Amino acid sequence: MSHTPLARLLTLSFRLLIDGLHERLPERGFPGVRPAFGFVLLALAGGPVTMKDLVATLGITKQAVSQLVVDMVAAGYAVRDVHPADARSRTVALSDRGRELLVAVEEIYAELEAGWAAQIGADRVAAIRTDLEGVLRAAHGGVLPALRP
Amino acid sequence: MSHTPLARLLTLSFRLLIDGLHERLPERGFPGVRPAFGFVLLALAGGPVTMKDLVATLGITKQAVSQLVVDMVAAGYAVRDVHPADARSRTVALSDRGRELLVAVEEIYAELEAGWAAQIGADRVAAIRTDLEGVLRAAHGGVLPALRP
DNA sequence: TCCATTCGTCAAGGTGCTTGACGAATCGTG
DNA sequence: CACGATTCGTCAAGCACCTTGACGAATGGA
Repeated sequence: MSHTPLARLLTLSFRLLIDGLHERLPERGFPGVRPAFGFVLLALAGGPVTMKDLVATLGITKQAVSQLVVDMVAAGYAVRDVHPADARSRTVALSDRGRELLVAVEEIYAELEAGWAAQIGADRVAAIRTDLEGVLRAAHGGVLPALRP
Repeated sequence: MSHTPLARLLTLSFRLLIDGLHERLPERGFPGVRPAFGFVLLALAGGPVTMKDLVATLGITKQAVSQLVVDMVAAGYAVRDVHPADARSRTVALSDRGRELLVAVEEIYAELEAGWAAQIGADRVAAIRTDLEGVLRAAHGGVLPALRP
């Protein structure tokens, strides 16, 4: 009967993670990391990528991605170069500092998730992951973009 | 393993619900309903409330609440009056149209949730609800505000 | 060659929140 | 029963994050 809307639980949980992350990052020597950097960071984890690819991965407009990358470069976490084979294109990659940030982010996520597991059990956390993935895959095709459906 | 960040799954799921809701509302005769109205609507479901209470319930600044209420009144979904016993205070309530909207929102949420249940099972949906509630209660005291922790 | 397309950026706007500052009403203390 | 301190709400400005529109530069296909 708790009738708490699912949407409310989902945002609150999301915020719990994000706030926990951005509370710990400055403490560990990573100031100036804006929340929106997060998914870009993960999208760059696999190596250099073109803006075009980044746009497709993130699922937001190229203008938004462009601005995010500008800010991440300014903050020292990313590097942007002209594509060697196409002067229109740009390659975006993590800087050394960006890679350090990525490591820190993954550590913190792991810690937060461990906190959840301590509260409700690791199996439950895994179940949430599995179930939400199932819903999302069903709603789209595969698990689509990092931000926008 | 699947290593999909939990935060990503949570936002995507949230957006899936919210987008589904705001796609159906105009179709059912409720145009001009902004996403941010949602939680205010639910906060007003129990009857008239003062701005102060609304602020406490929503967990965002009084200025933000004030603006939201202005817009909801302008959209015809809420009514605001001077408090009978305290001229500084305001009471906010749903208009008739607001109550209709509330019914529609709850119907749509139920439909969307039923869709999830069809995909992953009603027990799984209930489990997600229970588990997330557990995490949130543990992190704060009770399940805190609708928006901000 | 040259026109259509692609890639990215500049500019402006909108939503949802924030902080700061304030006027009006009420309360608590002397 | 003042009167300073507090409370309630709003106005104004600003920031984060996203959008649409328009464009210059580079590429590629006929």
